[in-house]
Amino acid sequence: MAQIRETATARIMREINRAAVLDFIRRHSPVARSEIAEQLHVSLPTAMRVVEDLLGEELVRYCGSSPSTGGRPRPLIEYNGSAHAVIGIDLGGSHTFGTVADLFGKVQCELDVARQNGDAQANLQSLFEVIQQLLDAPRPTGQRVRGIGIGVPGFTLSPEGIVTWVPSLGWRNLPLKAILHERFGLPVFVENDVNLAALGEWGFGAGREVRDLVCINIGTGIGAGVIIDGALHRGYRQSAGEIGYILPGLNYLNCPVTKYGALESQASGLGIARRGMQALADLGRPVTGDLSAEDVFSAARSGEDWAAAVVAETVDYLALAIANVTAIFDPEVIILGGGVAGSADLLIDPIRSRIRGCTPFDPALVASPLGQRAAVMGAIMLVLTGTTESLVLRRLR
Amino acid sequence: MAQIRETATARIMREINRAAVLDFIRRHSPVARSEIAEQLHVSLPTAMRVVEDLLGEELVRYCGSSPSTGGRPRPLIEYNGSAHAVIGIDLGGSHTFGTVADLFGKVQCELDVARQNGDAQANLQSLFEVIQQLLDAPRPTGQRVRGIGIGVPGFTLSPEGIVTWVPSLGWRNLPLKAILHERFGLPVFVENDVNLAALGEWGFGAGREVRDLVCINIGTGIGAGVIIDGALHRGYRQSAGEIGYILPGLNYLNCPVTKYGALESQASGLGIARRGMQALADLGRPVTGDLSAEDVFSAARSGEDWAAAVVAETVDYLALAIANVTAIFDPEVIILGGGVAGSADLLIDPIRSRIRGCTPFDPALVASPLGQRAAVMGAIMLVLTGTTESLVLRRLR
DNA sequence: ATGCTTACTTACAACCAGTTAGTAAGTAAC
DNA sequence: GTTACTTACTAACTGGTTGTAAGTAAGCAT
Repeated sequence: MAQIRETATARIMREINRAAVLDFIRRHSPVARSEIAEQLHVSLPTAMRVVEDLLGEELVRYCGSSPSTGGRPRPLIEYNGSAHAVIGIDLGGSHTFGTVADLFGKVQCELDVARQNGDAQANLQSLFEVIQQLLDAPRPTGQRVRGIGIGVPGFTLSPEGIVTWVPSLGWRNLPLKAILHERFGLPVFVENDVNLAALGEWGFGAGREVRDLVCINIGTGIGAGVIIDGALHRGYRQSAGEIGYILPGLNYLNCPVTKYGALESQASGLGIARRGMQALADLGRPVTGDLSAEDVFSAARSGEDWAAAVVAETVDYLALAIANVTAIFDPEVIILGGGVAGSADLLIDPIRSRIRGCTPFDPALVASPLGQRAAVMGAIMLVLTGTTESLVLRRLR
Repeated sequence: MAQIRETATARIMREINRAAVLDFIRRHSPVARSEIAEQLHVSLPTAMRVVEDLLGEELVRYCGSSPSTGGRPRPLIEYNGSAHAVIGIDLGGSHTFGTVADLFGKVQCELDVARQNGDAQANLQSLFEVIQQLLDAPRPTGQRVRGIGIGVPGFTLSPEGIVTWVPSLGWRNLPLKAILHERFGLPVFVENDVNLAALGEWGFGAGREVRDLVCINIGTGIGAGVIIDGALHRGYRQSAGEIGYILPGLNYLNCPVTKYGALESQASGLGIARRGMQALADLGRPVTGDLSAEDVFSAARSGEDWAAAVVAETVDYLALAIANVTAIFDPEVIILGGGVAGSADLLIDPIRSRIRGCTPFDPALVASPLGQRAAVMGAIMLVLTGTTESLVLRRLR
């Protein structure tokens, strides 16, 4: 016997309106308060009161006036992103990428440390060190750190901040939020790295003006973050967006997956590299040592046939996955990110033309403008929205 | 410059709480008010006030008391579904299925009329007649009709009640809601039939205790309704859940679809029939006249090899689709409905075993308990929730 | 009857959004 | 420079909501 629909209180109502106003200012600043009231369909006093609060928190500030249109000119309000900093960490498979950025998403300090994955404790220790280093970096005077956002390549219980399982780091049921909060005394938010990248794209990247999006991340594996109504959709078992497990053909049905899903065994960075090596071996040119997906793409760029064929196959796999996402979900935009998306120029257009006509509507497919920084930008969004009640009002249409 | 996040007012807050309380009573009646307050985390006076309203609308009523636990016994409140009726219409490809049901989902009058599809105007006229017949059917004394819900096999703009495009009926940009409201003077709700079936399953069928579900409908074509947080997810272009367009293999990439999507050209009722006829032809036993999907299933039941093979193929296609839905959405439950789901006994278990191990988690797959009535049950949910503000409060987790 | 337990009622406080009327701060015309 | 006008903002108030807390009612046990 549990509730299915949520209930509301006056405080929640205020939080909802606060979030709406802040989000609006962030996306449209500088902007006048009367404009906010009009666009968000709230009364002017309400807009005034909320902005007053935000001014108090220094999340927004005055910035001059708009020229008069015949009457008293409107003071403009702008997002005061530079007054606050966020520590954003993206724990990749072999690297830890950390930044200090302000709430505009402007990166003030960047750290990319290779990590020889040790045991769980050693990896945690190395995370401590990275965070400490970032905290020690010089900041503009008066700028305060508002929180720490961490993206991990694995499963998390997000509001609780517990890392359920991250194979590459050896973390199982690690209460990371509590540990870091204890140590650094700051608000901490823990989230799956792919979800975090999706949030980043929604806040700062290709999904800024959008309610729903899917952000596909192609790196060692393949995963996607799903955003609905400006908030993550995590799924019943926290595994929505696990598109690496899409089956690209009936023949994949009887192969229980071990470590990697069917799609990602073919189209991920690892899959591309593997098929590249196979292609070379078939030509009687076996590779000694390692071949990377990057190598395959650059060989394709310089016109080598075997590589072009591997890329074409990759395009097929991704086109199928994107067509399926479109058919099932119909998001406003689909964003291609992750390491392999660095070669988006070789992928996007071919994928588009492969899909054309196969789905009711052609998907809006774009390459991630944020690239490697998507996840740390997501950390900013987490900190920004995470300080408020975690509720979203959804209008049905 | 548009808003992305919605704003709230006191009235909306009340509507949200009203909907939550009504939904709770509907699912758990009879129930005491103090229990409602406790379970929904609202104060007792709030629960009292909301229930008072609902009593006034006769949506709930008193029904005795629970035995005392030492103090004053609790009067129990129950859902008063039998006091109100809803006209639910499912406009199928060749039949119009209409019901009068009460808010419990108890069908009081059922009408299934074959329709020789004429022009748009004739089809509309025939709809008028069905509705009038249903309205004229005898009802329990005091029972009032609260609204009309219509499911159409095509695209709709739901809140506006405009039918964008329904090929089988020849309707294009038809303001059905306005037309029916004008004629019958009742609240009217228009929705895609598959979405309506999903709502029905959520309210009365296999998705009663669930926040997220996908309801797959296999009939002439294949489509799915997607429910997130107890409300339909329609997608940016109103085409979420169009899983008939899922690509079941790379070889489908270069075939622009005409009328049917790739998956549904194979696994829908029509696709099954077509493959059945092909199988027989290959055996040198060409069919004169028509073969239906039903025929294929019954042949499979009586042990004919060709039919078993066709069914096995169908299982493969559906298993792939369901695996992909699971990977992308991770719904709490996936429901198989529509005409072909009448043969769910031949499908569900084989699909389950084909998927096993291919996705991070095995999907919870069930056959529709509502069958043909799913859509008209959805009409009830539309009328029930449609009288309130169309907003849902979504808690993030 | 008395006391106890539980359910409910009432009154009130706190909070929030909307309305309305008034004030402030500009521009434009004369 | 004065006046009229326009626009932006403020303040006070209304209406609606939830929550708290104290008091009342209803049944049960002794």
